[in-house]
Amino acid sequence: MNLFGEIRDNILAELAAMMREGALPAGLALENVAVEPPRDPAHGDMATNAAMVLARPAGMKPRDIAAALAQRLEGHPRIRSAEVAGPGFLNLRLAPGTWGELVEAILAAPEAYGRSQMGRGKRVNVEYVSANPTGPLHVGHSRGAVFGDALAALLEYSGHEVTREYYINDGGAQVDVLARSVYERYREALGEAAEIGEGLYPGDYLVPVGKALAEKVGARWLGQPEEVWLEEVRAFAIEAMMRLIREDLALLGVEMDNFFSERSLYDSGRIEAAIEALSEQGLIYQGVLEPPKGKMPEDWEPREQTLFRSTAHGDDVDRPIQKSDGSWTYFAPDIAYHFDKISRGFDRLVDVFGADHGGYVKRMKAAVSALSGGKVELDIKLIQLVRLFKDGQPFKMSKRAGNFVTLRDVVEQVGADVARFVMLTRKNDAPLDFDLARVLEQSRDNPVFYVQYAHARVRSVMRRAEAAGISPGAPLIEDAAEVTLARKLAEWPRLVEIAARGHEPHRVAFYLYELASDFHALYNRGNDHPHLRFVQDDAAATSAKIALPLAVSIVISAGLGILGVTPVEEMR
RNA sequence: GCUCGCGUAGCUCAGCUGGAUAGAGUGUCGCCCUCCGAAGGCGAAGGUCACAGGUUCGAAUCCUGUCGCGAGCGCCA
Repeated sequence: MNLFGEIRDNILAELAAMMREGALPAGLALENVAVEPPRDPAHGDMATNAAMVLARPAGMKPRDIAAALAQRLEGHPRIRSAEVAGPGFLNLRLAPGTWGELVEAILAAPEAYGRSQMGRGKRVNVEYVSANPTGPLHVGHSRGAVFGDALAALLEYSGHEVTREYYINDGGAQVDVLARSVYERYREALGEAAEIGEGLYPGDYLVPVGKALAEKVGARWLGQPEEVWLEEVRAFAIEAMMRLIREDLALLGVEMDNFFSERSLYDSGRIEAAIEALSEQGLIYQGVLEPPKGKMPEDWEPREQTLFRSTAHGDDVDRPIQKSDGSWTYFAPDIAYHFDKISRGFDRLVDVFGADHGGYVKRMKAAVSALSGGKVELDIKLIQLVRLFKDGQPFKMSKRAGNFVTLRDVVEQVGADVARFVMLTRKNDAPLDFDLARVLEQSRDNPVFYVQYAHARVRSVMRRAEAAGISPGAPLIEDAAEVTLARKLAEWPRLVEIAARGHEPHRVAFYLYELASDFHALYNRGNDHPHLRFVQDDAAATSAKIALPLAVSIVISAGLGILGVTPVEEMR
């Protein structure tokens, strides 16, 4: 049951009828007709801007359209009244029985409530984390991981077919550095002194990798030149790092559907094929780029390179895909990778990148636009930095990895549920201050606690009812606080669609906070007004009262499920 | 210099693809404990939505410019 969707359908049907009957000009576009919760509850249960949106194209006065629409809507069983307000709003009040029906519908099909068909038949690839396989994940990665994971869940919830994907950057120079670093640990494991020179990865996490390598191959690479061992050590090290990364992701409850290796693109002709696809469109050429405007790099000199004409698809300058020595830039395999995604038949791609990849957005979109003939939309979500604090003081820790706070550190301190929720209480493009102490406080300014507390309160009430042998019956929703709460429940399906459309999982977190707030308000009113308590003296009254909180817990559960947070049964 | 993002209450932030009197938390002040605990609830005060123009019935939201903060800016990934 999607009340906002249902009422909007009613309104669209009436508008269509008005067009048929000549009350409105035919052929008006209706996409912009919205049905929203009014900001001021005094304005009713729902409001539509239909008359104002249509006034101009129809050449009519908004209030006239609204009045005509109001008259037609008055007959609908779900609508108690429709009145024109302000410049042409139409404020709707729903029939009093609606809220009870809504709660009943939620209880009847808890899994279904809020799920949407908006993504039906749409295949989406969400790429996230994609950290270099050179070490454990750090805090910054964890925010991207949580965001991508919640977004994927949100898209699934709204009916999309989703693939969660990790792009392994195992093709560049950094994995050679990794191999050399592991080689030093390998020597160390065999009793020699490791020489972790400048530019190598110093982290302790490579010690066991070197040891495992020593156990596997023995001493045969000792004293050998790099050409002998580099390739095999690299493969060994990458595999070990990916195992480490998967473990880190598992700590956060993140599981990928697919790991895609950059290296697999090399020496397989796939990069060449992608570039060829661009070349066929005349988008590849040999040329010399203009120097960057303003700041001139000291060593800048004109250089002829193979370039991608990304400006033809909205970029600011064309981009190099080959270095001057003829080898690929990192952009080339990325083009091939996205070409691969397109060829796998996805309708939409989402890349979740760190904010330092901001300069990369336009060229990647240009590539996808060109390679898909404009058919596949690429959305790139940039994740801003996480600033860690503890009790208000900047937090630095380096026990595992040398110089950064790892994802594991954070999860060990606060737990996966808290980490996930907190990271989703901010828009992805806003920096996030994460205080390891504050997020464990049990107070209203800690949204994790507040939402969980609401859920625990409901569960407690339900346990109490169950102990008395009472199960939820036909809901009775009368009091203003009850109606407010039911109204908030009615917004859930609409919220899901808005959040999914905008790729904005943080909206779910904020919604849950609001829902919890309305619930706590009602709960507390029970202190002053015993008739509002969920558990009543007689069984019939209790049965009617507990339906609403149960519906609340169902929606909280569903919302937390999208965020990847486990709802708790009780507070500890 | 150019590109992108951000600028909303003292502080931390929402603001639903342009809507009605811009909302929460926190902090300050007042009131309220038999369901899960006051770890909560109710209320008051607190705003030039950075600034200046523009678009229109209507702008925090869209456009232009200015200022401020952050990130990025031809062989690095």
